[in-house]
Amino acid sequence: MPRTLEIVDRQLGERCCDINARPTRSYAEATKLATELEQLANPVRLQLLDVLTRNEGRVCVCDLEAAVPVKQPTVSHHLRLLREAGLIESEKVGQWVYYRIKRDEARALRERIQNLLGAFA
Amino acid sequence: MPRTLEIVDRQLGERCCDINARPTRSYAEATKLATELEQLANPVRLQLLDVLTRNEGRVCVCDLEAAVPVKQPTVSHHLRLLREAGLIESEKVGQWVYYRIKRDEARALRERIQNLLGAFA
DNA sequence: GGTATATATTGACAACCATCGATATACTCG
DNA sequence: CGAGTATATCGATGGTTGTCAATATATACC
Repeated sequence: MPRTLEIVDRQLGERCCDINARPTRSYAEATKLATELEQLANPVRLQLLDVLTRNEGRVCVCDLEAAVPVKQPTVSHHLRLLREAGLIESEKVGQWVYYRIKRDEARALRERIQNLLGAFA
Repeated sequence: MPRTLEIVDRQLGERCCDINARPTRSYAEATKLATELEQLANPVRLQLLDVLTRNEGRVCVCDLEAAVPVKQPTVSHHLRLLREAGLIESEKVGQWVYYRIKRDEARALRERIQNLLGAFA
């Protein structure tokens, strides 16, 4: 229930801080959400997720490499971050490694972020 | 329209990369979205937005200071980032500065991010 | 003017992040 | 085994970010 302040009515010299506003989320919760946003907040990772989402099944690293404008070690680095975030998984087949998106995890993350965004707007 | 790869049918020694997967978003678009996610991806900024969203009208800096576990210069720093991102605005009244959320901008940002998230999950 | 308060800015520092060349590891084929 | 390929890891580097003490700026009141 938002309140509207009546600032003009306040006497000069009073304290301004009369609403005692507190966040509804603890700092720990805010930190967790911020971490999840950071996991997405990189153009290479967004493009990798884009490709993996649109290619049902498995995509090999060399395809992913071709899809983004950075070199192979950097692709490996971002794939590792996404794997550690639980958003993708990999499987080795012969000399290749195929990645695939974990749809359930991705959907759950999307929903957490959408919840967050719903809180302000 | 996602495709399922038939990896088991491929002869060993063939190239793995036969799908020529391309992202649907340009690197520039991905960068823009990543930037917007980064603007949110910080616990202090999330808490500040939380308070500002829940207090219709204006909230003074000292209230915001009380709501987050960092010192005054750091609060000022994050308020500046949010202001530069176009998500909040401020107004000086006497010796105090009141901040308020820009609901239209916040809603537009939310919608852009939700569009993005819809793309994978 | 002088003192007090609210907020912003500056400057320094540590931590973190993205990138890449070089190298390591693991696999395939001959 | 040796040569070639795919991917991961290491190590270095440059850039960015978060934080705070100190200081500056603006305002209010006496």
